[in-house]
Amino acid sequence: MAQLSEGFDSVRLSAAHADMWSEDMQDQAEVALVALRRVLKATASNVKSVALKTGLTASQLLVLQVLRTQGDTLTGDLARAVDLKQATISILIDKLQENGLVDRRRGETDRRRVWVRLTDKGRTALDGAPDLLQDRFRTRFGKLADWEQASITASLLRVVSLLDAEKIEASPILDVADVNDPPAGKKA
Amino acid sequence: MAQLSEGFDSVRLSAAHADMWSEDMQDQAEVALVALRRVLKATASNVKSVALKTGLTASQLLVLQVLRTQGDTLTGDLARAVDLKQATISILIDKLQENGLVDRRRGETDRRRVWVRLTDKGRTALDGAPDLLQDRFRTRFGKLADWEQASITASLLRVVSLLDAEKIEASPILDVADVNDPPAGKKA
DNA sequence: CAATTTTTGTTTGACTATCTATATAAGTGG
DNA sequence: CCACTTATATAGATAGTCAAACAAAAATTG
Repeated sequence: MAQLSEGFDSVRLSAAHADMWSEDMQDQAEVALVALRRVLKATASNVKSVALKTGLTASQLLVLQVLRTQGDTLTGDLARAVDLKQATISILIDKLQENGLVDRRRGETDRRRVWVRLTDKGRTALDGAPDLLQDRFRTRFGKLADWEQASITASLLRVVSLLDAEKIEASPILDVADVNDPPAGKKA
Repeated sequence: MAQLSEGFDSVRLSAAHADMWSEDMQDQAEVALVALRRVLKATASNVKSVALKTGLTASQLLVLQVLRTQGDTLTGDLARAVDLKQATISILIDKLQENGLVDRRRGETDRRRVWVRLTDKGRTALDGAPDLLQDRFRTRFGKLADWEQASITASLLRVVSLLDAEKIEASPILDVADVNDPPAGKKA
């Protein structure tokens, strides 16, 4: 997975004819794009390094992170969350299961379903490779003045809306599976 | 290529005890991170779709974009630019060359060097697959009020500085050895 | 109820990307 | 010349990804 993932082309830099424009009109967007590119690059290489530390691949790491965040998850939802096909997820889970980082459980009411669960070993593996970039962001962000935190957050949300085509399927966080089949043996 | 590139773990959501904190203190960072994740996801899927349109892979596309931006480039510099190994770039360039999108030129003074050049066909291929996401960003961004453009740009630059690892703490915690047995026999 | 369709997940086979390690070749300094 | 470094290429291995075919359980329909 390397993913590799710049996502934005570099700026066509043409420092020369800046004076031809009413400056800041065109350039502001490019500055913003450059900043975005740097963010993307930083996070991409962060994924690689975290993955490297665990001996996992980027996809595997991502799946584990989703599991840690959401708890037990259906394979199909996992596929959607990390944007891979079910077939791919199935193999990926095989690998993770071989290594004892996750396990599978059939749904009780609906036996087509397969819940994937993070094992203790999987949790430990994740803890062993902290996401430094993310932690750093939290730490530093937390030290900013309130008004600046608010400003950054607002801007990021704005950027999301600028990029938003129809609706970005907002990732694993919100669209959790319906709770028909209570994961992990708790029930009424 | 997994590329896959979420980059940030999902939020550990704990909606319940928001009242225990002076709210917005902790949550702001998480909101910002969620926004970042959505940006990353949007751009990642954008890469995929643009690559699909051209019949290129994400990496190939990226290389072409670098070439368009920077002009002729050494293979080694390309590797660095897109964060791949030289061996990988070499093969990648082979493919692009087969398809006539780039060509190689030996350096004249130093004949070990190989310059990679974007051909007309390569340029056309790039033009044939406009980056909609980026264009949309430019368009919408341009319509914002000046103050808002400035605010967003400033925030993005701030985020860059919050994330930017290299300069600040080089590598205090790099020695987090892999906890689990590396999947499918790979070495430390 | 039986027959059909839909949903959910796995398996298989092909393709590709990427990496490490090694090789080739050209510069550089003793 | 001889070692050493730099720049790129090649080979072999690992693995990730997908489409298509398959299987099983549920939902639907008549």
